[in-house]
Amino acid sequence: MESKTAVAGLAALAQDARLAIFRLLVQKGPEGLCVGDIAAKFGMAAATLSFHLKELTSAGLLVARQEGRFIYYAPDFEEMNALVSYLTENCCGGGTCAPAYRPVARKRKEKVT
Amino acid sequence: MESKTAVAGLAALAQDARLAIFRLLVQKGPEGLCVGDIAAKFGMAAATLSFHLKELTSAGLLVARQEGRFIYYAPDFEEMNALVSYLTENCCGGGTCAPAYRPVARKRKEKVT
DNA sequence: CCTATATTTCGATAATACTAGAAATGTGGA
DNA sequence: TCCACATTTCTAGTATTATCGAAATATAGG
Repeated sequence: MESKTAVAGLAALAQDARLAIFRLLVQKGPEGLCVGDIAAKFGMAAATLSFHLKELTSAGLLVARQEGRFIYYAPDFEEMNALVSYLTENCCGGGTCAPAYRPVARKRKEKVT
Repeated sequence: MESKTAVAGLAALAQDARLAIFRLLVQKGPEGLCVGDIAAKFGMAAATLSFHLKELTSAGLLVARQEGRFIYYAPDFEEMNALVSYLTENCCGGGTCAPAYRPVARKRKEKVT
């Protein structure tokens, strides 16, 4: 993943409403939820929700699928995986940071003598 | 980690200049770099760099330490780890997303080869 | 075709973020 | 103390983002 893509993904998630939306959809899994149901869950204006869904979708984190009159949004797990991988590889000191974290030198306070 | 903290961290990284700064500092490790060296690397105005460092620091992703007339910034790897963990746990469907994800290896001894 | 429902786009406004010059602060050395 | 240097804060201009009512578009069913 390129850094520009990563920035786009991070920006998409870096907002209360959008992070909440994305988390909800992750819980729902690949089937996702239709816009109306998401709106009901958060009680935001339809236009606002549509704006956020568009942000998440153009960042590649959501995929939309039409089903009758409804449009279902679901996470693109592969893209999210790529984003997390980017972070562990580029922002965590080469894997030393994340899950398999090695108890290396914790930062310690300067001793004032 | 709470979602508000996560949003702050994501927002801090969701910007070209800041992501670049953070990646550079991750490469440099716990020693970090002083502001002048970072400025030299990117050629941005001192005030602009200071603004970005403040953003990253108040999101908890950087720590500053004074050394003589210089101020060194280094990543807070623990905080970054917490952020990545938040994402894998809340935004990746509990492992559905990150295939290479190994469930919490607590305090594993480093094999010295 | 007409109507009801679902969702998006338009347009306007308010809020927040980015950039950088200039001034201020902090630090060490002469 | 005074100076030189490193960094931050102040201030302002510009740009981007968030919100939402209203209008437009799409879809299904009669």
